[in-house]
Amino acid sequence: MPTARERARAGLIADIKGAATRQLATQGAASLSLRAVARELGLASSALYRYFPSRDALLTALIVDAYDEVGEAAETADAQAARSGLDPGGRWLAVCRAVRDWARTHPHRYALVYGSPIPGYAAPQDTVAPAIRLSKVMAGIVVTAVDERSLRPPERPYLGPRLVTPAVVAVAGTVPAPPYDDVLERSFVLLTALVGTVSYLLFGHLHRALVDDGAWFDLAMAVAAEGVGLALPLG
Amino acid sequence: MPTARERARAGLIADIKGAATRQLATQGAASLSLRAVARELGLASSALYRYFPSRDALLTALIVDAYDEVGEAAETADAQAARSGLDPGGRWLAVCRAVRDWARTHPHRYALVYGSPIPGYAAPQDTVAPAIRLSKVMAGIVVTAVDERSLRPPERPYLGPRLVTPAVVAVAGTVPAPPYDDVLERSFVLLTALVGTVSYLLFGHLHRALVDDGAWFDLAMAVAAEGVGLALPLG
DNA sequence: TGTACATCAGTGAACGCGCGTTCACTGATGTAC
DNA sequence: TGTACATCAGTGAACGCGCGTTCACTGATGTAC
Repeated sequence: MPTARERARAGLIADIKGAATRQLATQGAASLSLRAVARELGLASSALYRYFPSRDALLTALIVDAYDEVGEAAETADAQAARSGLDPGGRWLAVCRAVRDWARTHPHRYALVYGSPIPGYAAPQDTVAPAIRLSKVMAGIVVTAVDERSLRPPERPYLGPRLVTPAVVAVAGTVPAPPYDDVLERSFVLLTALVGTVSYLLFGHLHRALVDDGAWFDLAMAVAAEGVGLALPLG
Repeated sequence: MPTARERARAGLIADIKGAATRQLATQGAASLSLRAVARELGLASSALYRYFPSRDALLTALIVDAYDEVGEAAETADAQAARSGLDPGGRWLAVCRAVRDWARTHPHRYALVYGSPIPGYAAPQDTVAPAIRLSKVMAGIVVTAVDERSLRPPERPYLGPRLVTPAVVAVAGTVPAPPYDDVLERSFVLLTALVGTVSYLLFGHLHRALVDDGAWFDLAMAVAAEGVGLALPLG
C-alpha cells in the first residue's frame, strides 16, 4: 500500500502532465514552459524539479504517454474487432479509425509524436517501445492475413534484396514464404498512409476539399490497403 | 529598371528570408525570432519592420516560398519525365522522388509546410495557391492516365455520393466517366502516402528500420499507387 | 544641371513581458529504535 | 507509544538571458520643377 506521500506524489505528477498537456494546445511543444505549468498549479517553478529533472524530461513523459495511448487505442480496437469475428481487413479499418479518433480528440498530443520533431529535443531510448506498439498491431494483422491466405499476393512482387532490418523482422515475428516474402516491405505503406492521412486531415491540408471527412477516410484507407493486398470492408 | 533603392530592398528581403530560414533549422518555426534574424544581419531589430509588418508576415513569406519550391520541383520533374516519354506511372514516381529530394535538402522548410501547424499562427489566403501546385501536378498525371486508358479501373469501386468539393473538381478540370468516376476521391491517397512517407523518413520514425531508404521509398510509392490503379516503374 | 522637398532606411532606447535552472532555506512526513 | 533523526516537498530570490513591437529621431536616396 502506498504511503500518503507516495499518493500525493503520483497525483502531482499527473497534475503536472495534465497542465503541460493543456499548454501544448496553446503554445506548442517547442515553447512548453515549466514556469507556466507551475503557475497553473499554484506552485513555485522550482518545485517542479522535485518531479522532473528538466523540461526535456517532462516532454519525454508526455511523448511516452501519447505513444502509449495511441498504441493502446489500436490494440483495443484490434482485439475488439477480432472478437467480433472481423477478418484482417476489418480489423485494420477498426485500428485506423481508432487512431484517427484518438488524434481528433488529442490533436496536439498527436502532433507531439507524429508531427515535426521538436528542435533541440532528442527522444531518449524510453520512447522506442511505446512508439512501436502501433507497428506491432499492424504487423500482427498482416501476418494473420498471410497465414490464413486472405491476403491477395502482389501483382508485381518486389524481387530485390531485403529492405527492412532484422529489428523489423523481430517485431513481426516471421518472414512469410513466397509469394508473401516482400510483405514486410510493402506493409509499412499501411502505416505511412494512415499517419499521412490523419496528419493531412488534422493539419488542415484538406480544408474545404472534402464533403465527408469520415467516408473519405475509410475510402483512403481501403485504397492504400488495396496496394498491400488487404481488402477493407466498405459501406 | 529598378532604382538602387529598389535593388537594395529586394536584396535585403532575400537576406532576411535567408537568415530566418537558417534559424528554422536550430529553433523551429514556433520560436523564430526577429531579433535573432536582425542580429545575424547586423541590423537593429526595429529595422525589420521596414520589410515585414510582423513576425507572422515573415513566416508567411517563408511558407509561400517553401510551397512554391516544392511545387516547382514537382512541376519540373513531371515535365522532364513527360518529355522523356515516360508514362503516367513514371511521371508520378519522378514527382515523388523530386519532392523527397527537396525535403531531404530542406528538412526544416518541409516541416514548416507539411509538419505540425505553428501554434498561434493562422495561414492567410496567400498560401493557398502555392500549396495546391503539387496537387495540380498529381491531378494532371491521373487525368492523363484516365484519358489514355492506362489507369487500371478499381476492383472495388466507390459507389456513394461525391466526397470531394467542387473546388477540387475545378483543380482537376474534369470528373471522368465510369469506371473512373471515383478517381478524384481515390487519388488523394497518392498525396497522403507521399507526404506521409516523406515525413516518416524525415522525422525519424523509420530510424534503424530500413536497409535502403531509397529503394524502399520507390517501393512504397509503387504500393500506394497500385491501390489507385497506377503502375509505377520499378527497379 | 541645380535646388527644394518628400520619401524611405535604419537607429537605439524603451515598454512590458517571458524563460530554465540553481541554491540555501523551512517545515512537514516518514522510519528505526 | 514516544522520541530522534533522516528524508522529502515546496519556497522565493537570484542569475543571466531572451522576446515582439513602438516611437521619435537622423541621414541618405529619389523626384519634380
